[in-house]
Amino acid sequence: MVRTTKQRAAIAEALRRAARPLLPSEILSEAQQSVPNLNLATIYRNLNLLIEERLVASVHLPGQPARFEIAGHHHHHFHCRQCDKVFDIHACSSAISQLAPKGFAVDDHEVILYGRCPSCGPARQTRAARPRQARR
Amino acid sequence: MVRTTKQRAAIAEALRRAARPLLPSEILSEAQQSVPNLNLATIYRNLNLLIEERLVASVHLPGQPARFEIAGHHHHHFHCRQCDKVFDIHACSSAISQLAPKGFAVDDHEVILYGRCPSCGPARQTRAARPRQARR
DNA sequence: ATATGTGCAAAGCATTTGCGGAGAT
DNA sequence: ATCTCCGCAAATGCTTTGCACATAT
Repeated sequence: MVRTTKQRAAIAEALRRAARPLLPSEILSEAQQSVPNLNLATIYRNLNLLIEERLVASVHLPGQPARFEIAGHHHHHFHCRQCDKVFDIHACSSAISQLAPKGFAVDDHEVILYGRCPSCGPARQTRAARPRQARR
Repeated sequence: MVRTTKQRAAIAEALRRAARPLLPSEILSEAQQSVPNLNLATIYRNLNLLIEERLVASVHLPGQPARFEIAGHHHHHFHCRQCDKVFDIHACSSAISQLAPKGFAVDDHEVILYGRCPSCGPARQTRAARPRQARR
């Protein structure tokens, strides 16, 4: 039986407060304000629990560690190449599932948009070399 | 200056022969047939080189290690939940980039479809618990 | 000849797990 | 009292890196 612990509450609270998907390390520093000696392993364990309960969803971006957010309705993500933040896109074209050739049964899909977010503004063409995605 | 080595040739050859994105380990066993004591580190180093030259593209699927394929025209991927293989989808709706709210400048996008591939057939509803994506 | 590439082993990161003790029911 | 959960440290899996030697130019 699943118990209520202050750790789990703090983790869910951190996610609820955030307007965007968070890294485990971000959840850690956020939640540590209410549970000081909270551990990363506990974060991961609870994230997996919350995901199984479908309360939380994981957001995977190419070449990046997983982020996590409160599960809501179906939506997609926008990844800003400049500031590296991830934003929710609350729009979805149902035509997407029809891209598969016949014979393929599609039950879900995922869309990631890349570009620059409003606060990073339009791309400047006068840049020596665009800062490519950081290696880990 | 970039040199031509039999290792690099074997790696590119393995990718060229494959009709789908390959795991580094798959490239290894494939390429080891022409270069027996080929090393995984060499695979990774060359993949990164080939990616910089835009000859190879990496394919990242949520919760899975990266796969690699010969870079071609813009396309997307289908991930079979049953056999875990990844297939190329040579179709794309240009409407996708329009999903972003205004203020967001989209320069690229990625689409992943999930479901069952032709050889795995349609989902059976009489299954105790669907075999969820294997943990690593 | 010299710079680049390779193999091997070790290091790095993100994530998971074993274990003994703490806390929720 | 019992069973779940936590913190810590160690383990794991993928990927990168340091180093000494090999090889393409």
